[in-house]
Amino acid sequence: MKFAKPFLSTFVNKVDAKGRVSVPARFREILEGQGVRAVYARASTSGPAIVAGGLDWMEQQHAAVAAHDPSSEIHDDFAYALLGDTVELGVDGEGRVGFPEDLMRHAGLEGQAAFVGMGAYFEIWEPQALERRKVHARRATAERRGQLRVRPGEGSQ
Amino acid sequence: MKFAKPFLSTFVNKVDAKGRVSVPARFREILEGQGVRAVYARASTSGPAIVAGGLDWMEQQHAAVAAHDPSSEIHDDFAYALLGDTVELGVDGEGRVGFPEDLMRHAGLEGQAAFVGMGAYFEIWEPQALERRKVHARRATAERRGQLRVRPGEGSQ
DNA sequence: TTGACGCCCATGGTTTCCCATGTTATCCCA
DNA sequence: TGGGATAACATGGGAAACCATGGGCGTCAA
Repeated sequence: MKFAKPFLSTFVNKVDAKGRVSVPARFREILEGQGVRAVYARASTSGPAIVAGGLDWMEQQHAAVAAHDPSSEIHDDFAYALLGDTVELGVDGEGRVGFPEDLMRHAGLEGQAAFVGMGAYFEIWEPQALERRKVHARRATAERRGQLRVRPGEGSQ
Repeated sequence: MKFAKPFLSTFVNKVDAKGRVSVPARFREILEGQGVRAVYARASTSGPAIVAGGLDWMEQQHAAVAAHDPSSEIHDDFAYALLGDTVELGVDGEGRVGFPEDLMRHAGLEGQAAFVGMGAYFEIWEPQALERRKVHARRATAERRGQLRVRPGEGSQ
């Protein structure tokens, strides 16, 4: 099976007066490789950010819902949270999308938006909030690296 | 096999003086892709909502009934509940439907109706009741994040 | 008649589409 | 290797299309 190219790096773009933001060209390439000129997005459940991805990601979400018995409560919970809160955003001819007002508010977006690649999907943050989150992440990662070194022979790096 | 485009997002529309509601354009597209300009609807068995879908969903419901021995009680139970209570609603030239009085009452609809996509079908709620249901769903989903992973090793969010 | 329903047109707000501009990165050739 | 030409990309703004909504006018039945 083929590995899809992962979303990488961080790009900071402007939010214009109409609420539009350019999707980084590198991300667009990946999205279009999945067959549609669209971005699927919803609020993150773990922080002030928008979680987004392409068709592949969306189908994973859909599959996670469809994997459960339709009459079970967990099916409905997943459906409301993963499908009911996800929006499909069209990408215009210049590669821009417009996020709904409630998502912008959730992420605290104003003049700028930071796109950060997370592999199979990506997130959109208010740039300073993302930087704070990253500081924490680097520290946590450094600490765990120390723990990994406890077992010699298994390269970590 | 390919995924049919799922019903996604939540749209809140007005119920006008004549009891008409616009079906979200995105939903209409999917419905028309299934060949008919009609919506099939019945009361939800798990909450104050209307469950609705297009031809594909209707055929699934039919199949669920037909899968059982016609002489069995469960067959009749399913038939009464899934087929006998389902109505076919015509969509007018502007994309609106009118729900029967008993369905409106079941869902507590008054001035507004929230359409929430559930993948293969969708539901119609009184907006505030849906929001309450979603709050619960998001919490339950966040707690079970691990189960969202379709393939191990791939981040999910 | 009265009221429910289907069909049609009007309207306003929003979104999408399309073209123009500036800036940066990349390429190519002397 | 310098430096201009070229392409790629982010950004701005106006025009057109879409969509939700409101209302009018017949038709049919109670």
